Amino acid sequence: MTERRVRVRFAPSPTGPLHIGGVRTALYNYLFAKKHDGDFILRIEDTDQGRFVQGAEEYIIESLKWCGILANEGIGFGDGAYAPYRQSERKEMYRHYAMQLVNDGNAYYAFDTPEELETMRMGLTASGKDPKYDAVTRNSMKNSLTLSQDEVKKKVDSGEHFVIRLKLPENETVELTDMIRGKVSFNSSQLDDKVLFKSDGMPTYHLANVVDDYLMKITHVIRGEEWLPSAPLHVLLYRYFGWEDVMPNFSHLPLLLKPEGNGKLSKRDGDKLGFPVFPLQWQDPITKEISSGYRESGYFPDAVVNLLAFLGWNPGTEQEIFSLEELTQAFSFEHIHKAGAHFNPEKAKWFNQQYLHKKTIDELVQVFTPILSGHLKNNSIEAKDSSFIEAVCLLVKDKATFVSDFWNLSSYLFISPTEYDTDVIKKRWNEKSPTFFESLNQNLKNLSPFQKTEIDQIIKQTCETLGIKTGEVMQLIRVIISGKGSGVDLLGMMELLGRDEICIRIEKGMNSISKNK
RNA sequence: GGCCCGUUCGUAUAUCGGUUAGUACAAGCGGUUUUCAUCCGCUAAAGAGGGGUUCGACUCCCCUACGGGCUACCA
Repeated sequence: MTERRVRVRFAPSPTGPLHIGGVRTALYNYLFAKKHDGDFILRIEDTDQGRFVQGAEEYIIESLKWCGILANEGIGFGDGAYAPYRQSERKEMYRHYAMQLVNDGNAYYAFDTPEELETMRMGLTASGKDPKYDAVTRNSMKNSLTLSQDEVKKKVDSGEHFVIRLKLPENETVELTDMIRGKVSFNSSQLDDKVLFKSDGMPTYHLANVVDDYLMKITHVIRGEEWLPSAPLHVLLYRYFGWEDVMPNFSHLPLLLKPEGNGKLSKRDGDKLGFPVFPLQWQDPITKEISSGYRESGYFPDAVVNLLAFLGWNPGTEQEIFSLEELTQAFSFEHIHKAGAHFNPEKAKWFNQQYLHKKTIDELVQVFTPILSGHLKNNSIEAKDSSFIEAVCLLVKDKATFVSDFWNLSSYLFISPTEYDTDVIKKRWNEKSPTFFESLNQNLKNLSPFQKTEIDQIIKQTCETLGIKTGEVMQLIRVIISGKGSGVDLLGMMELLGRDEICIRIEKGMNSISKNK
């Protein structure tokens, strides 16, 4: 085979939100294309009009864009030389190719009704045979192999519904080389005469996919393992069309499995087990049911890409954190694992935390600010300036996994507390406490500059003067200022809030606590 | 049921005939911290089972078991 420019495609059908397994498939396609300076194409396989879901196509495009998995050709990314990229818009081409197969004797018309097919399958099952439409059973069905030419012509001309089925050889070994699994072989007697062209005039996946991959000069088909059983069908189609010399290389990716228990990761798992299975939040247009997404759950897109890349692939080194560019460099099929991968939600969070720790304060402020203004509006608090928000991010950063954690970790920096952790008060507040805080407040009022080291000294001095151990009092200071028994660095928090606010809070806290004592 | 693919610590995985079977997440313990988290250190944890091939097998072959996928005029 001559050297061809690498061209791969991601070809989802718009039947609902794109699930992270699909995003991973897209990612591997993308990485492979970029690694080889090739093209990555987004093709929409909307040949099943019955399963079409409003908004799904837009969702797919938006998801890929959010992840940074950008196609350089195809729906949502600008047409290339092989437009259109939506199969419904290519409808007429498929008929032509289906007819070619019929004319060459590799496919045939079939007129069986759904009821007749059902009867045939029931009969075969009852007698212990596989319910297949194959080299044996097709002889007793209504098709252009059993009917005379005249009858067939009459039926077709009169507009009777028909499908076109692939005529499989009766007993032939079909072999293909999968880039991940090596040689895989099937016997045609185990396959059945798949419908290639439906009675509604649309092709099925099998036909459309082969025709389009050929026409779009696809060199590598990288798709989920669920396609492996139908791969021999595709090989046969390439052969019958006479395209074997340009048949793409196949790779069938291991599936994403549920974190625990059996089966592949499904739509339902996410919200049941507390992690998203979709890149973006999705609302079902009919049931209105909402499924959570990584974006809305506070994940960074680069973290999602990183964690997805590691589900079934590894770089062969111990490095785990990879940017998209680094992944492109490191990616190769040799390191794709063959077995299905159980999704690990804990590790997913860990990836995000790693990215969060690496972000600059500017980046964090940018993400946090809109979240913050939502909370501030609801609580009618005056907005703080950007240097204050920067300082908050800095204080809170190492304690968070998601930027969305920031508010819970820092709300007391924006809102003066009205309640005080009763457990701590019960444990630590004693007869010396009012004197201590009065004295501390007095000392803080005169403190300048109001900074960590100075504050630290004042606290220690006050303790010493009153004969109190620092340890007894630190957590109380925290509670009186923040209301909570734990939180960000105490001295940093005091410095940030400033002398005036701190003194007000101490006074307010003392009143409130002694009143409730 | 049939066909196809797979099987290393709980999970993701390294190893591509010779290793004390490594790493990360989770777990446990300890240190750091006023506290929680972070951070650091340590511990425990695996080749499904059985046959071969070989001087030697996690690695190659076969069988069994188990897991997954497919078996639509869905993709």
